[in-house]
Amino acid sequence: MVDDLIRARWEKLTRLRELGVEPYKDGFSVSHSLKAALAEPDGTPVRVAGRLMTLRKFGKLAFAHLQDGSGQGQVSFQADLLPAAEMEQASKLLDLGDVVGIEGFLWTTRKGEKTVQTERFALLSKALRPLPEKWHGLKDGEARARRRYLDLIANEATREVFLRRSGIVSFMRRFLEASDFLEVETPMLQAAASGAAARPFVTRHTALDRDLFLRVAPETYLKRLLVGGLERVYELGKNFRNEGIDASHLQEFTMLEWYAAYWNYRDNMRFVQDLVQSVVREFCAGTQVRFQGQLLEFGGDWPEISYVEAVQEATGIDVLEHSTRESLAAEVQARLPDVDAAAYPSLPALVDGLYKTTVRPRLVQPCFLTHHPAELVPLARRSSTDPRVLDMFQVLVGSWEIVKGYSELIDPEEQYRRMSDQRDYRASGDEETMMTERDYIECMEYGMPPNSGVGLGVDRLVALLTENETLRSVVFFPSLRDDRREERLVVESLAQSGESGDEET
RNA sequence: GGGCCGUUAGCUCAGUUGGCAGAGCAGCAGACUUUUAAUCUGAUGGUCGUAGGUUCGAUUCCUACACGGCCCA
Repeated sequence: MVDDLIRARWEKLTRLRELGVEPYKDGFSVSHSLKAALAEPDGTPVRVAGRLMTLRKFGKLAFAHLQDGSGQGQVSFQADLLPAAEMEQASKLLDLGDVVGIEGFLWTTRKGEKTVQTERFALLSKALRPLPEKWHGLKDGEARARRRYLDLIANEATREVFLRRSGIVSFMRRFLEASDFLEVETPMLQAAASGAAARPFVTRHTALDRDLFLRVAPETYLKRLLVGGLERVYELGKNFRNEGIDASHLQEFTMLEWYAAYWNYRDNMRFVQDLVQSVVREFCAGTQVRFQGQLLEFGGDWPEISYVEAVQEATGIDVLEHSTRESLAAEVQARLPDVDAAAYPSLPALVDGLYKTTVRPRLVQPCFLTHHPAELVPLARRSSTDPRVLDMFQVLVGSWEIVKGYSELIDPEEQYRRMSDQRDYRASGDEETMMTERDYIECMEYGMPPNSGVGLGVDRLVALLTENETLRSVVFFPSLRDDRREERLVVESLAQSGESGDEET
């Protein structure tokens, strides 16, 4: 059965067609955005277009608000200024949600509101489904994520989040380009899931008759470009990790990575701090951001915290004293009976698990976490002063890792050994490991310049700077389970109910 | 994977200690030339997430499942 609301709209559509009005036009010549139009003096002729959001009818007079990309603005219809047929259409056949084009002139109402007085109007696109409620908007989180377009129509705050997201991305591009970084694109379909310890998505390349992996990171391809002589490159794009979903993890997420030849991790720490502080200055009032009930201070030099020392402080365990999973697991069992060491299948998984459960929740204010144990990241350079740790840093904000960077490992022989270790961890059951990439090591054998690279989680940064507590809220269309609602299309319902366009009255 | 919470009209939400299902907005019919959450009159609109069970009777209680959320691993 066709819903009454939809049937009423369908009948109007049918009536319009009977009157010779095409309800789905091919375009409309717009002279002003609503915002620009309403800034013009009274009497100015304008052509505006937008979605009908409100309609207040007074017999021979009507007021409406249209919404376009610039915001909302009032338009009016008066019987004595419009052709009779168009006044009839405006008052009888329009529905909230319809997209209309209006030709008219500016005037100011008695209440002082700038308004476009309609002289001619055209229905540009008929809406068959009703919009969310005009006052409360669309609140249901699932509906907002599944039908983001309705969220964008109904909730101004949602539009602002995504406009800010686009602004931040654009700003970071300009920032990198001002420092002579070249934007590049590298494969999302990769022969080996490399560049991060993560479980990949697998897909099938039919023409090449082989399996490929959706990239978990662009890292090794960007460093191949450094070998090729492109000294500063960046890539902004999606990565895919086939792992758990929560407030700070999406399986498809946006990463900004850059690499600079001849920089080390210290150079990148300065650069990252400058970049993030510049973004905060540009998009937030001042240097502070409110996030999960806390005030985060991005200004000044961020403190540096040693990974190993922080874990030792929190647990009493010096992870560098252990070279095997079994040895570390024994000490964890003895000191931290609450931690289930057996749940972590490899040495790096156990070290990382200790850090995530005991240290990371405490790292709220922006800080650098540095010098991670060497087995955690196979692509990072060991520290010259202590080869048990890496010349590496992460930026943590609100207990979220938003940046990871290091001096890159450029020694092919050591790279081979380190990748082999990953294979061993995988053999012991750790599914979040990096695959060996012989191509990449071959490339390193030609000589890779010393360099440092950084990956910045764009979704996380945007969530922080828009005061959203989950990444889902800053991604237009997050992945969800199948929608089990038996929602029929309007066009199918009408067909099955025996409706046709010429039996209406 | 485990625990808890939620799912009622197109939207936002009430409600039923188990007994005819409620409001506002939207929609429908009508009035109205200065409204802006317009107003007024009238008539509408529901498989109470899905499937079972208990019961004279289930939207309400029980079980399973689906989807979503939060917390834990």
